[in-house]
Amino acid sequence: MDAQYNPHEIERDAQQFWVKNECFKAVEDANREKFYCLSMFPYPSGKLHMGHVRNYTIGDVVSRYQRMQGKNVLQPMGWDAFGMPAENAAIKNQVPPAKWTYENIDYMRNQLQALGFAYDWSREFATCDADYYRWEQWFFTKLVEKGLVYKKMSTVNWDPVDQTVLANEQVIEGRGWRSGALVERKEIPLWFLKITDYAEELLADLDQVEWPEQVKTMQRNWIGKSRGVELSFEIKPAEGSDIKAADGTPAELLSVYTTRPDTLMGVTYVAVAAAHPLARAAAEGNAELAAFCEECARGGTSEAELATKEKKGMATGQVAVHPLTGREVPVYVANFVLMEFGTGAVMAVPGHDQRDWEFATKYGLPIEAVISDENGQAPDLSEGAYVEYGRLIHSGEFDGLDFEAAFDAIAAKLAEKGVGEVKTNFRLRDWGVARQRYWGAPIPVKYGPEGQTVPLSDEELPVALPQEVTVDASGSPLKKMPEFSDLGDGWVRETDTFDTFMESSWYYARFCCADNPDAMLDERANYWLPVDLYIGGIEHAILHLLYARFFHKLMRDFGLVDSDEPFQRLLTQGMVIAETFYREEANGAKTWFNPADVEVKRDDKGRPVSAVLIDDGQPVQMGGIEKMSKSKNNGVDPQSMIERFGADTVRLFMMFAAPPEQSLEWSDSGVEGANRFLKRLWRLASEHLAAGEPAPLDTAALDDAQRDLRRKTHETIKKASDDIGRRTTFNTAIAAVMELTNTLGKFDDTSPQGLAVAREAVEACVLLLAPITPHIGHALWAELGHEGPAIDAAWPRLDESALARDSIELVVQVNGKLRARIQVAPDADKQTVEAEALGAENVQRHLEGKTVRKVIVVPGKLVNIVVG
RNA sequence: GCCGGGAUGGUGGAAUCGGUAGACACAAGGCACUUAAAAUGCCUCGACCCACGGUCGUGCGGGUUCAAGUCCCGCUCCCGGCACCA
Repeated sequence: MDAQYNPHEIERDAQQFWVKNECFKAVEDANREKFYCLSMFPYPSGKLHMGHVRNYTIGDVVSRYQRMQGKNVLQPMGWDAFGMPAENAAIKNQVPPAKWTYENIDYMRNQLQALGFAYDWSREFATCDADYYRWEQWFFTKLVEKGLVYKKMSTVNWDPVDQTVLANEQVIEGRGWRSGALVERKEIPLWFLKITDYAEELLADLDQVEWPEQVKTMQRNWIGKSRGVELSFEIKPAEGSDIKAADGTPAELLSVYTTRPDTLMGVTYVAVAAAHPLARAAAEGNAELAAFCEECARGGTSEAELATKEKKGMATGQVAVHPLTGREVPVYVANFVLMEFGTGAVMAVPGHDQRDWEFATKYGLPIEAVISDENGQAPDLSEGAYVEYGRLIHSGEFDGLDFEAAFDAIAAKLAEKGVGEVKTNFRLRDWGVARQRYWGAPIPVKYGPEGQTVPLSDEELPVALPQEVTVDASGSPLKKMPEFSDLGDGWVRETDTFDTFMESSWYYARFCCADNPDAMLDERANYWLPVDLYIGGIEHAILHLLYARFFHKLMRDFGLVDSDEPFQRLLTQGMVIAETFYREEANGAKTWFNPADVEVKRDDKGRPVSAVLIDDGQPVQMGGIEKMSKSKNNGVDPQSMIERFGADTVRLFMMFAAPPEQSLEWSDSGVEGANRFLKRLWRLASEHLAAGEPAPLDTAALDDAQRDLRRKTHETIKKASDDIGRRTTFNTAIAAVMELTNTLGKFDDTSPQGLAVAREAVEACVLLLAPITPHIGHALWAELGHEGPAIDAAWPRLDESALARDSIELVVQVNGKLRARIQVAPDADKQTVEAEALGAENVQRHLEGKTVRKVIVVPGKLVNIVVG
């Protein structure tokens, strides 16, 4: 064999072999156990980045491992191809989004193939293919028929200069990213899917999936089921005010929801959204209030922006009548109350809610204690609200009740008076799926001359997106294309497109039967689904995964799939992060520079202190370590690494540098170390083969050194199997194999039995690494004289008898501090171990003049002698 | 702001169920080989001290335990998500 490790030749040959023999074509076979391994498909942004390489290497390692376990493995790949970057590229480069997208796909497909991933490419599709999204359009029309879709007014970010709707990402500090204009909130009618109809099931079924607990917790909190009371306050205009309710006499009812009805007697004001009918009515005769309401409508719509901005309010002049006490409290408009959430109004208890406390302090409103502290006293409210549960005080007939009792008593009282009821609420809101953008799947609806809204019939589908368009900053070209939207006779087509989360909510199912031109899904979906292991970034923990779960349940209820959940196991990989660099322009905009174009200066401890742009030698700012992203331009292109070291080195480094769930900071060093290891493995195999032909292994004839190597081999098989198969900690599996190669490197016994145990060790190294570095595995397996390819080899079998030892080492502690190590027989009893431990030389020294109080023996591990 | 995570040598990380802190690598330093360099191999590598031994040490402050990186309480800083980025 070649003495040199030549990755490019090896990788080309292995890949050609796999393609020629269609090794990764997945065929349904009811007699074999299936394994569907799926990595989140990429957005075709241009080039692969390291996050992709990490994601897809993990998926490939698991797929190849499961195949070696004898499973029928499906690992598909496709493209999440709709989205804003294609439109942005179109504006910048005058290229139609379709052309840009398909060219990116071609480039990135080549990169994936160069990495040797075991995909069944026959199932590939892009979500911008009409053959794909036509079924999404068809399904949407079915949902309309079933009443799971509706249209309602909703708030969007409006750029008043570009006259277009902005995504949250395009709102930078309250301004449009292109125009710099102050963004306004605008109400427009949009399509929604009733995900809230499934809230209860989406919550409950989290119990049946094997997902990381943190992801389930995030989803539970996002769904946000709560038990509370919805109650109403009667609203009266203030003394002397002109404002009257519609019928002239008292007032309207203001509905609020609270999870803390026990604090009801502490209400000192109520607050409504600026868009609330009450606020609008009050603003009519009040210019100052009208101006304030207008101010509230400025800025972006994102929750983070709303929650962090300064809390402001203004009295409306109206008063609300407390439903139990009849007390009159002022009605405020507040900028942190939104019409979208709940009833658009809140009751405020500044004594027991921190946000209410801050607002009350700012506007001089009363703060009253109605819950006692742990000592049964009125809590001190001078520094902040008391938010714990406790017994009620200053609450009349409810005094002394605890939370549970007070909840029930107050809810009952409100119900009796007909002004409130117990209600279960969800934080989850319905899914707005309409986007005022071009590069997405057209929403299959038409509008009639009399204002009819009609989903398209099966014959009218699909609605293909026109591909030859000119895109500019003023919004979707579809809205200016009568040939698309005008259907004649006064009928027009919807020009909004779907949220791209729609496409990514069911692609995993379409991979099962991507070639079916007659149906969305067929029976093959039930063979492969659910996905056995789904792998992707932790940043998708809520939205994508929740929408996909919802979509799966919708498809189930239409009889398209028979499972309840799409993804049985989930592995959330950490992000690949890298340093960011930027320069601030005169207008405040930031230009981001790629790490490859920047030279970092470090102090003598190796910590970065400053950076300059290589092109002009001038300094750039360091923006901190962040997720690799296009917007921060800190992605590292894996291509140069593949060209320099080969795919196996890149794959090995990615899996070795950190466990998959942790974030991984990219650094060029370390890749060389991975390459060095593969060269060493190659040399080890080559030297072993040159040393001669081994005898058949005779385990009864081995000497101590041979038995030691054989034990190490099987310890490694045990650890690597557990690490890859159960724990998915590929880094520790690799470390274990490195230990074995280190041991093997020191073993130079060329006797027939020596070569036999060495052969077993070399083959274990090759096969244990084969899922991670499949190309070198393919080459070495053939060199080792095997007829069949490595891809069809079975995973190494553990021989438990090889693990046996004559003696084991125990640690001896005195008062918890390590003082000695002793060798004992593996089956030594407690008395023998204790005696041995107490007799150890260094232990004796630490026992002098002390009394032994207790001896703790942890079998197989340690002895702790407690003295005093 | 709210929800979820994280922090261990110069660096990435290991320690899986409360039981030996620092596996395996990277970087650095030293040595061998070489005319030389690269490559390769070998050695050292948490800090400190009275160094075949000992003290301290897993972001900070407390606690539980024979025993805490690991469990509990309170903080700090960093990262992800927050519904139109994907």
